[in-house]
Amino acid sequence: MGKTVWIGEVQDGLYDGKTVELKGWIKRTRGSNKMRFIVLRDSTGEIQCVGKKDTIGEESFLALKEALIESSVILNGTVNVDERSEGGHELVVNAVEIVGAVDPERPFPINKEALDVVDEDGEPMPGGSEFLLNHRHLYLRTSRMTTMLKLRSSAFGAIHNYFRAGDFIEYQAPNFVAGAVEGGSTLFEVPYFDKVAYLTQSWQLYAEAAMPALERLYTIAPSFRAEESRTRRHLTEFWHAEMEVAWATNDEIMAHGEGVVRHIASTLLDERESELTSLNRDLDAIARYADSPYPKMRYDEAVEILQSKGVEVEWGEDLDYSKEKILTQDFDLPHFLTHYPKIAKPFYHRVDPDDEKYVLCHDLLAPEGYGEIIGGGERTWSEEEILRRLDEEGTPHEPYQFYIDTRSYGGVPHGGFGLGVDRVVSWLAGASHIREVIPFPRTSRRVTP
RNA sequence: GCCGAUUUAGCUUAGCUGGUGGAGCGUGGGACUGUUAAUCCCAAGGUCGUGGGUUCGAGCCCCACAAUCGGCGCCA
Repeated sequence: MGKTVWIGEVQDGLYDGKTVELKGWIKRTRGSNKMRFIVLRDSTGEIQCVGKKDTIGEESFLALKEALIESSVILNGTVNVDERSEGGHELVVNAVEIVGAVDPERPFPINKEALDVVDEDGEPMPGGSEFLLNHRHLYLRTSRMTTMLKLRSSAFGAIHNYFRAGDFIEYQAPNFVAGAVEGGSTLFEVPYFDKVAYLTQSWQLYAEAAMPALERLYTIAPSFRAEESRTRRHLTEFWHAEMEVAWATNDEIMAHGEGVVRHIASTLLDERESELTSLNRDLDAIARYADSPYPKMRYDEAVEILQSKGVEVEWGEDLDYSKEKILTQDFDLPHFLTHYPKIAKPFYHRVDPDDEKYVLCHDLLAPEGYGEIIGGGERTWSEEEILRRLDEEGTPHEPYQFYIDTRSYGGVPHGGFGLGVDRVVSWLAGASHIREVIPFPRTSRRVTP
């Protein structure tokens, strides 16, 4: 029971005048007592199918009439080129088989009204209502969500392609861990037999352990952060593309960050132009993200710019989202922010040998208000400096003993970054909320369905 | 952790000064031979989030709780 004909191919004109069997789901129906119009969808597109009572007979016509939205069906018919049909093609049905009928007592609950969700300012928030979030398992098959999932797939593919083309080795770290990566972040605590473990916040520490073995490594994996962040940019479970390179400088790592983001943008243009267009995305902007080099700015410059705009900001404080937003509102490209003050960053960031007030790090800030999409830099690599910085922070050594050990045996300069894949897809898709680009979003107040 | 808001039929919502809760979509029935989330007629469908309180009387006023949404901090 396979499937050989796809609606997308029919709409591309591959089957004009031919008899085909279409398998799919009913998106909507309309018609009279003599003919029915069925809009059939599958994963590749939609097509209008016409069933005439004279041609298909009483029984099949009744079946078509009774088939409710989201029933699965197999329709046999002839493909006609017809301008009256959306997409330019139409199936003239001559046989009908209902595979999975929908019970009229429980019709498909998502309708046009349910899809029109707006926020407090009247801005569209697709999929944002309690009802749609509760029915996420059914919302997945709406055209907007399908489009987002296709963009997401292309972005994941682009990341793998970028790193593999650069001879990186894909490497997996454990998700149960004993200690934190991010200094102030909260960890999800989970019972682990008679012990306590945590869900990983990052692959980084375990990647650094493998750095002397593989030298160039990367992953795409979920990371977990128990922050009660209620914003359009946060998930408690998000997909993290991380990389680590031996012997690399901050500039080299930034070049990879820029490279992978540009490659994601160009891949979306190559593979998903029609999806981007259907989302009303500005293709010129995506092309700019794919083709133009990303400007770099030191933290001090950013602070000066903010101060010149009248924003109160003290040297040494981390730049929060409200300040990032002011800084990036004039940008038409992602910008790197480099050389943050040491006091704003955790122990594993390498102190700048040229000026001990700073660390050799970078953040990549996306334009259009999407915020930080990459955080990275050189790592503290000598054993002596690691111990000193842990003590400065008051962080205990025990959970990091394996990490300290890696420095004792041939430590070398190295670094890497973490990229928020969902954030990048959200930005490039122009999504109104990060949950738009992940099938089952996990946020501080929702783990279901 | 902090601030703000919402909760009325399966969905989206109206509901005046506190005085018998209306509609659209969907569903069921009927009409219609080219519709574009068709159109027209009819019907069923409501413990108004939960629990208290005030009142002759509460969807509406008061209190508590819950769920959810939006924003901030923090981050990717």
